[in-house]
Amino acid sequence: LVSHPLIAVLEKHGPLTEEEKDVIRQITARVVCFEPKAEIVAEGSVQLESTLLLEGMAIRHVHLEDGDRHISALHMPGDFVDLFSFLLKKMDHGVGAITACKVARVPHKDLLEVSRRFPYLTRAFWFLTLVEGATTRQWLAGVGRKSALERLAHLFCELHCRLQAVGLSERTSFELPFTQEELADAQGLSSVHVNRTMKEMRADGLARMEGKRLIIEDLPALRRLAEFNPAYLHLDQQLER
Amino acid sequence: LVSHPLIAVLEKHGPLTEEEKDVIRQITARVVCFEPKAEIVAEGSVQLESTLLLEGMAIRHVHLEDGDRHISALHMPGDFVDLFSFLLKKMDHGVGAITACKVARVPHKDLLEVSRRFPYLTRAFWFLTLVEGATTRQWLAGVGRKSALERLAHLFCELHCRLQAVGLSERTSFELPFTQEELADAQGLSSVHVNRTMKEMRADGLARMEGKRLIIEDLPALRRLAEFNPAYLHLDQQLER
DNA sequence: CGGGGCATTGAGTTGAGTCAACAACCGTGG
DNA sequence: CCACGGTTGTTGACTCAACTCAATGCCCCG
Repeated sequence: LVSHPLIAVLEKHGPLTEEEKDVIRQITARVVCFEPKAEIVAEGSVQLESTLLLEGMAIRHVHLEDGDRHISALHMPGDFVDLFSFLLKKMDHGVGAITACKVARVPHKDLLEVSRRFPYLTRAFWFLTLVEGATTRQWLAGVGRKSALERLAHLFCELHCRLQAVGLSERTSFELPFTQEELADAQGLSSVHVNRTMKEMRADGLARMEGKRLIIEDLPALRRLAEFNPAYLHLDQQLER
Repeated sequence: LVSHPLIAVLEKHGPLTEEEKDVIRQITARVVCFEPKAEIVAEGSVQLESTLLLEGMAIRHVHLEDGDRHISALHMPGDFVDLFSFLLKKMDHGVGAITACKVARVPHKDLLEVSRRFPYLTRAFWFLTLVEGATTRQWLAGVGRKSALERLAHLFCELHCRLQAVGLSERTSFELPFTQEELADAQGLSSVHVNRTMKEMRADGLARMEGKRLIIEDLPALRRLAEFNPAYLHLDQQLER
């Protein structure tokens, strides 16, 4: 059997029973594909299902009234990009595909059923939303209190860690399909300033782009600069049964 | 029987059974008091219980390596200030009392028991953490993309709504026990700039402080300026059984 | 080979920060 | 009852990180 991204993610936090794995396979059976730049979930829409990203990268974003955009999360395979819509229903943000994406659509009524019959899975899903919350808090502290260089360094460290956890990063480089404008909207910067900051990073021998790939030249220095501590990602936190 | 803040909050989202209310009363029975400025939960500590705020106001904050502080949430009675520690265990932020606070300490093993036996309560607690996540995203978008004036206006609108929901705000004023420095640390500003911005708000006839109370002079204008839409607080979202 | 995104760079502007002084307020203790 | 010291709020002067506008270069794809 082919490995399932969500099962893989959850098993990092504790073993699943065969029954639980079956349930996950069942509720994620309906797969949909999207072109790059397609809107996967529309801002403001009321959802009846949640979306699990299986392949590709996506962003969570809002458009402000003055035309500005803000990106509140970057997503990769294994991420349940709008799990919270199970309980919150109305999307306060939209989700857009960056690269070509394959997703599974999970009906909320299936999640409701799971939450009634599988307490451990419920806690595990809750846990996933909490990790995302912790990540948002990290971003908030960064945008509020750190320089552009530190923020970008932190973001790269975070992506490096998260991608590594799902087997999508080499030791010193990974696919980074975002434009400078997208990085800017994620970190509350202008695209011009992201550009200058990347130049500085290159000059300092920290990291540089090579096509759509980020090459990390000096990971320890990058982490030091960013004050990066991967604890908030809770990558190997074990959950109680 | 005296009303219970958590039961009151949860009943806004759907009725509870007598059994569920009893359980909530039981698990929140252990009450502790704190002086103003006391540390309720230490940053970096590993928790074995979660904290429900019963009376007073508190903040969630981190200290960065360079001595800066960042505040990621403001809390009021009825808030489960570190519910996420039930699953994440290690506190990425500390929680500090602003005014005198009364809290209930809820052992994680009780929450675990609840999550096994009361699926609806589990979803309700999960929901509370999701609303907090949505609030953090709002702050993130604000800090990243809005001016100091807009951010403060938004914060005041948010507090006004949330306090009103727990019966702690008048129509046009409410207790605001935070210092300008605390507001600054919450919004990624300097305390000097908060001061100047409050002056501007006063001059524009939007709002002003009177002692430790914020007087809102023109709520519609304040909301318009902030682009405030209370939907993200999900104050009257109903939950399915 | 031509056009549409992106990335890059320069020039000039500005919102917010820093530093520093001072004023107002408040609780405490003599 | 008032003098004192600590905390918070207020204001001015100066600085700077990041923004905006605008031009140009680059590269991929049809």
